[in-house]
Amino acid sequence: MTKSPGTRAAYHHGNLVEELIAATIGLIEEKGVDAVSVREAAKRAGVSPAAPFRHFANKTALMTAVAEQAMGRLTLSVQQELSETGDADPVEGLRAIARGYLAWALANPTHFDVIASRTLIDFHGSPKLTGETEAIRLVMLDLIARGQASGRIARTLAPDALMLSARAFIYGLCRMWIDGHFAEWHVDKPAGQAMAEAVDLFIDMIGGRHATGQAGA
Amino acid sequence: MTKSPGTRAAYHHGNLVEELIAATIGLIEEKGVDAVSVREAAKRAGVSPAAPFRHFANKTALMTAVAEQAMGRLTLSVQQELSETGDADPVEGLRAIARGYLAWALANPTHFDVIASRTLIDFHGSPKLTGETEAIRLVMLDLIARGQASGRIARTLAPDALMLSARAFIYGLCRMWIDGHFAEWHVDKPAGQAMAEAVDLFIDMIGGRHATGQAGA
DNA sequence: ATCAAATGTAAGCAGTGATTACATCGGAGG
DNA sequence: CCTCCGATGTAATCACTGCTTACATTTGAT
Repeated sequence: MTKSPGTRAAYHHGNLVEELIAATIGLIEEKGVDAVSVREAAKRAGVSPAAPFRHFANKTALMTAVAEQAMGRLTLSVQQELSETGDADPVEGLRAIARGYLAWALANPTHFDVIASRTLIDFHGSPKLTGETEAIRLVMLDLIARGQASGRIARTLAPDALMLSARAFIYGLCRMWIDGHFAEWHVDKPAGQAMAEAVDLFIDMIGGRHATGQAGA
Repeated sequence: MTKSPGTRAAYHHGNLVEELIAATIGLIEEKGVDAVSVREAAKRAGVSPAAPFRHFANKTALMTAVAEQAMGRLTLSVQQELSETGDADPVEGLRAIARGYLAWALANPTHFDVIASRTLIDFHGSPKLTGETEAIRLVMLDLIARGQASGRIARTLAPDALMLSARAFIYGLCRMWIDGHFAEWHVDKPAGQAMAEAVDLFIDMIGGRHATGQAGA
């Protein structure tokens, strides 16, 4: 059973931490987030069931590490979309954020699930997770403020309510997708397209692009 | 150990089904939806760990039964709010639905969690769950159609995209609350109030109440 | 009263997160 | 070079989970 000398790291693994995270990600991708078990991750890393607990206090800590990695890629996706658009027009900046967020969630549903969870991970205990969330929030607040200063966004919209609405909208859209709620709502076109249209509609509403002849009532 | 005769139903319980559902609800309310176990529900009903499986094929079936009960109350809340408002103004009808939905979710977060889950319950296998969801969807579609026919809602808004947006918005709002995402978004006022304001802002946007001077671009 | 179906129990399986006591390795000080 | 200690791994075990099988009891229709 013992590996021959020369084979790397027979007893001491070397970088179990990284390999456990990788194993967990693979597990999530294959069997879903609920099927993750510390034991299985350990087995995949070729290590005893108790070994992971040397590096992660509990399952939550392991999942939090996975979430931190994923969050890095999420913010990257958002920032990339934002830098491609430029932020000359604040409304288009908000649209870019929504698109980057949505695109990433669509491409990485299981990772999104992990990040969004508050039972699987210790979100508030992770400076990385709280920090990057706060960063996006501040960018959005700035865009809203600039949009209202320039008259591009109606000044009658309370910034904090607008903020919460936007956040709820995009989060709801992604969660509907990940939670599998689309079947019930008869989205006949490809989900990605339907979602993109919903995003555009919502952003356009913020941009005041839809008149009723009764505006300002 | 054996109950004296006269005490109701020593061996055969009588209505274990109802009591198991009740026990499960109690369990959810006390320790959260993740802490539910069939064994514990059985214990609370004063029955052996295997007994529940006579009435529910598996844990999912038990949770689905709980969801069906909860869904009944959710649609009731929506319909009640809707009937109080009347549906003379379609936009106000949509607002009423949003309010009824939100109010129920705020008052019954754990039940909402169960209904919204697609891993805990078998949503698509339950005619009651799919049926009541579809019913609400049809009411909303009708309100949108009437709103656009009367010019109360901008005809430039694609009905299906508007539908999806509204659904995503309200669902996202509720899930943010239930998933505990509010702390991260610095909602300084009571959450219920902030959510109500977000709902009003969103509905007002649908009603075209916010001019920018650039509308119709 | 009988007997089959409905409904309960007892025992046990495999898998889970987590803890404890012990084994082994690797690197710093003598 | 060697020793020793802390870091890292293992083995064994606990309480708990969903679920199954074999068996016991009760009930209601005939």
